[in-house]
Amino acid sequence: MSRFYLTTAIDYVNSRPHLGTAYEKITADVIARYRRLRGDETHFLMGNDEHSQNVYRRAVELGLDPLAYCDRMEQEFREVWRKLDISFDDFIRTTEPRHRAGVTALAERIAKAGDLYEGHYEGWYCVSCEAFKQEKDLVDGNCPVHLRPPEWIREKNHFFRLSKYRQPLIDHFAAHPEFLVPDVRRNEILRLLESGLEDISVSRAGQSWGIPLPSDPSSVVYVWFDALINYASAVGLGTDAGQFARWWPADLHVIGKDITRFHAAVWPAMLMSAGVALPRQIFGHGFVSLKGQKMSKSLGTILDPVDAADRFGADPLRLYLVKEIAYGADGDFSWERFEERYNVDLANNLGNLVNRVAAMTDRYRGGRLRASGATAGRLAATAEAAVADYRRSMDALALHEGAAAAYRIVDAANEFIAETEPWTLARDPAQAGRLTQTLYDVTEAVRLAATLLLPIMPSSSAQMLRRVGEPVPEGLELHDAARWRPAGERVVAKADPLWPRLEPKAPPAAAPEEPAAKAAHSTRRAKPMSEEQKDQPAPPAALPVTPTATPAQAGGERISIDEFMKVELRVAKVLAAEKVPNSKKLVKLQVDVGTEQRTLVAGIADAYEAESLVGRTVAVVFNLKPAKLMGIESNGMVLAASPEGGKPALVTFDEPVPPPGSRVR
RNA sequence: GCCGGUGUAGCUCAGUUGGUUAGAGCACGCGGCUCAUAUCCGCGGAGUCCGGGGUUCAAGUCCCUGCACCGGCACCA
Repeated sequence: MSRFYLTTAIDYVNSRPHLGTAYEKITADVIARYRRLRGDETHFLMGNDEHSQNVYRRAVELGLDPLAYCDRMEQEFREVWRKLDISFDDFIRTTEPRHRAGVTALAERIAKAGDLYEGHYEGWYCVSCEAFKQEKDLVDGNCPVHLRPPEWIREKNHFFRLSKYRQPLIDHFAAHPEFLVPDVRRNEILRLLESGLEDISVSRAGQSWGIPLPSDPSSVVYVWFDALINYASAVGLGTDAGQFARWWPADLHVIGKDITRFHAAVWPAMLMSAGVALPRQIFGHGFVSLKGQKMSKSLGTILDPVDAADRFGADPLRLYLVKEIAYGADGDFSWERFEERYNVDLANNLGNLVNRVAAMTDRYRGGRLRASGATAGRLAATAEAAVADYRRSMDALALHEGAAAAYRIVDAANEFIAETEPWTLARDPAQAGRLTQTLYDVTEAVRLAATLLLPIMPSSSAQMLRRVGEPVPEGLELHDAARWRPAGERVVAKADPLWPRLEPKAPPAAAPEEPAAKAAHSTRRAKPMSEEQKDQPAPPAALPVTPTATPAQAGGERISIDEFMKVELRVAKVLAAEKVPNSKKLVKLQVDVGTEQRTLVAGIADAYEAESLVGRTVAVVFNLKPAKLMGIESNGMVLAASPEGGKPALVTFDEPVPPPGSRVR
């Protein structure tokens, strides 16, 4: 059995994890779960990076012992990871003894190789930045970033001979093209290597918060040098040779693109110096922005992933992040887009598929299927091809393509239902066998799709599998599970929709501050009332995008009277009406709304003859954005009741009929 | 200033090692179905792949160049 050891970057504990941090963990978790599904013995490491001066200062500010502060943050982080269903096998903190032992061991080896030397550094040092500043960078003698005076520091420093490893690194990159992916990152580092490497300082003098440098306990190991070593110390470097031999080298470091040079240049050089094997691969993922804006604490453009998980469950968020963002590239999150994908991918396609096959199986076969394996038509072939694509993509870390491959099965199953028309088969007793097989084939497609989606949506995929009567067995393995099974017996469970459609809650209230620049997207449905609508008029700096105020729960949320009053309903008199040519149910109306005449288009032709409408008094939405229907611009909307499956019925008024222009409310 | 990114359908984006009529989802229009969460299926319209050079039998894809937009040089994924 092959082993797979993967890690994510360890996180600073200055603040709670946000969507960007969660993105990294979620995608790494998908990889980890995929490897387990493949049958690899997998070790997935995460952790917290605690030896930072910022952490120390933050703790002091709060009047806490730094370690106590870190303890508290650890609980917060773990809670977030739990909610997001992150299945790490180990969680390391850099304040743990095992890490200290690892750092000590590695530093000693590097020192022994002659790659640590003592030097001095002096200059302006900004404590907040934890970095030295050039004289020219100062503004009025202050740190340009923190607007506070830096300190002049002359300190003894220990340097690592990074420059010595320039050529070995170049050679390594040449010999192992897969060492750093995607290619953009690799090219970046190659350019860096070509331009030369300078030795780097690896210690800080006069600080207590950190791990003492073995050769000079008056200094502590610089936080970056310290942090990188977690990957090795977590699996026993310096504490457990057996375990270390078992897991090292790591197969994959998943990191953010901003820290590639530390991982792809500094870290391998450190390992080379110490004579330790290099990790096999480093993946530098992109960043997730929020509505096109970089997430920033100071701008308040932070999205709390727990929020999204609390509202819809972790799985929809996971699917969105994995499927909608090309892994390696930057991506964007917005609530509109999230809700769109939720409705399309989950409610309409996958969820509805599970639901319809369950309903049909229940109705036609009492929930039981016994299939002999006669046919599956193209469905089986499509599914198996998708499985192959999925594996190829997932192996190559193209997670978004893996998700897309799984969805090809979902699409094929919906098409298959349309082609085979089980409801037609059900009317002909001679087709009984075919019907059973057809339904079975669909459940089989669901089983395969859900199996492939297990790494991405662990809990809902397991639920889908239960519904099609194939609960996840212990130690499920892909090579066996992802094979099409032409025959079998299963009990299918009818149940509530897994993902109820998110219906809009507010009317499309003609947001007047929107200069209609976004084109005439007139949807029949109203847009959900989401955060950014509330945001828009406010000054950009002060608005937390974190949607805490009005959680958009699925279901009937009530609106305020103010919200309702945004909709201007008016009495209108129909002056002229004609059926729109080539349309089935559209009528073009000329109406008097009191202040003016309007042209609007209504979908009521199957209930009303155009001529019969002339002279009638109707209710219209006056302040609706214009929309084009069949080439005609409609400036408003006629109110009508739309009974289930029936024809629309116009809203009418009691006598005496009010004059056009009267407000309705 | 330094570094980097992006520019492909109305919108959001895919486009593997350059290789047939450039794709998806959403939106829009038309049609079909009724098992299903008003869901699903089919068809359709619409792109100077930012501009200009170049390499090549062949370029959205490689090279040069111009333009536009954006980001980082705080913390951070």
